[in-house]
Amino acid sequence: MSGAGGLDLDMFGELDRNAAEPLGDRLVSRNVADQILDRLVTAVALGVYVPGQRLPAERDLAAMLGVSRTGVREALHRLAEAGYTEVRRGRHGGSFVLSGWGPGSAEMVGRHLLPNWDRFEALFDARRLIEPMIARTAAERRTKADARDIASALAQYGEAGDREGSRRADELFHRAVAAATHNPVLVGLSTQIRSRVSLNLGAEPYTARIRDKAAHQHEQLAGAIQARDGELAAAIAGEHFVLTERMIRDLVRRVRKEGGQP
Amino acid sequence: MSGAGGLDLDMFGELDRNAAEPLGDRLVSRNVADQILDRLVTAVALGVYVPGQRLPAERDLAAMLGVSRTGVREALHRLAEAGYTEVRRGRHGGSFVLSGWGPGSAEMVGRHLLPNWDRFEALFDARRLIEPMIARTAAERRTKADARDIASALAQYGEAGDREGSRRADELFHRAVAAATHNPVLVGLSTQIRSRVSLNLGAEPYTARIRDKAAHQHEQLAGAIQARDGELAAAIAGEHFVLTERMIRDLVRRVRKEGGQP
DNA sequence: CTGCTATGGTCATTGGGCTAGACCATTGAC
DNA sequence: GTCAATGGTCTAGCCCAATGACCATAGCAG
Repeated sequence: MSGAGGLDLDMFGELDRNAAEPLGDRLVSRNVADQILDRLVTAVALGVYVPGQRLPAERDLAAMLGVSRTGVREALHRLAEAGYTEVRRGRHGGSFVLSGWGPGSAEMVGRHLLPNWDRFEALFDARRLIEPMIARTAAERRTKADARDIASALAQYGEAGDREGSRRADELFHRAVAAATHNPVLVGLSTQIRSRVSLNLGAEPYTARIRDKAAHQHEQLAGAIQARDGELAAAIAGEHFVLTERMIRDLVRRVRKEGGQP
Repeated sequence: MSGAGGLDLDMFGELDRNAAEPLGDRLVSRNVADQILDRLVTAVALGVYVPGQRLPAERDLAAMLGVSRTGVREALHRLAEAGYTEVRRGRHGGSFVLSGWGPGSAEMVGRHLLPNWDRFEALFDARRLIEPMIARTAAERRTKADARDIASALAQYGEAGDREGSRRADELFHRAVAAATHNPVLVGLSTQIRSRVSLNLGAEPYTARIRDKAAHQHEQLAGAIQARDGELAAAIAGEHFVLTERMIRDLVRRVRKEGGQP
């Protein structure tokens, strides 16, 4: 979208554009509102804004994004209609992230996951391959500062009590790991993979047991990176993402059974 | 840009968007002409259209891309102004790819490579990590049909006599390898990495000796994939991309010396 | 209770970018 | 010489989005 330099693993972006045609599909002009909505959903999905939190005011968002209030309004309303947020008026009003918009409800799964499930398969598969590589590279290249950042993120994960805090800490941790590769392309790739996996999904399924297991894996991963053990880091990262992937698969299977979707 | 499902490793796209800010930079609405130009440059850079070849007619391009002729015209003109093509009028006219727009001239290097050289560094680095992973995966997953495709691409590489033919065959070969992973995300990622590396550069430096070496590596890589030897395939792919990367580095170093750029 | 203020809600106007289509100009093939 | 395919140009119109003003609402401070 922009003109900076990156890597867009947009789940509904342009993956298969170059894959087949010489010049790709027809151009589809993306609405301003679409783009804003995409960013908002991503931000919410990544836990930048947690349930109960207020998004920036319409006028502020418009200024931040260099866009008119009109577009921001439409995006915010679509966000609310999609069930992510609730809009309150009056002083100290605004768009507030709703709790329980996650995968808890079968509705979200049936609406976003079951269609283009094959895309998610491909995405999971790619993540299973890419993230270990990033972990290995991080272990090989990490500096002392990187190790500190990772340890700090790990500590925040430990302190986080609730689900939202965990999600934020999770994002922080994995971002710190990716940052240790000192390669902005990889950082962007990792971020986008994570955001796309949680996108349209809210968050990965969450139970206390899973949280503990993930926390344990995070510690192991941090330790491997600390020890500059690339192979170990890759192995742990592989396990870690297989774990979360399996959770999502289980969730989808349950919903499929209940909902009766073929 | 589109709405399909992918991965955009745009060299000047949105790599560092998610990397820092909560909601990213300001939205920059991309011109229709910009987007078309981007695709055209990519296509030319990838060798979809080789020097001397004619691009589709304006009206055809407009129809193909689902866009008005106006936008296509602007993009084609910018493409010509940038020195990639030449526009001829009259019957059997059109936009013709110029020869010698590649990295042969120091002008292209100084104009595109030296600025944001650090971005290229990151891109090379990412490629060196990602492509071997793709090669390994391809070796592990390839079917008989994949093996046939790869062998066929290899044969075309052998038949290709000139530089342009080699470039096309190279693209074909690496695409066939990526396709053997059976993961559209990886195919798109690989394609984009390759296109971005050759983008703004035209092609990777080319000499007969280099061509032979690359051809030899292609054969080795195809053999490893044939034998389902993932580790070997990864190692060969690593060597291969290090080779081409070093060539580009040498080129830039030469131009730097001559041009006197710091 | 009474303002004040920050926020969303709405509207009319304006401008720009893009589309659609017609028509002209040019050139090579036959 | 004729014709057809192509680029070159122009115009009318549409739709999106920006702009800016104003209204409605709700909490907070006094």
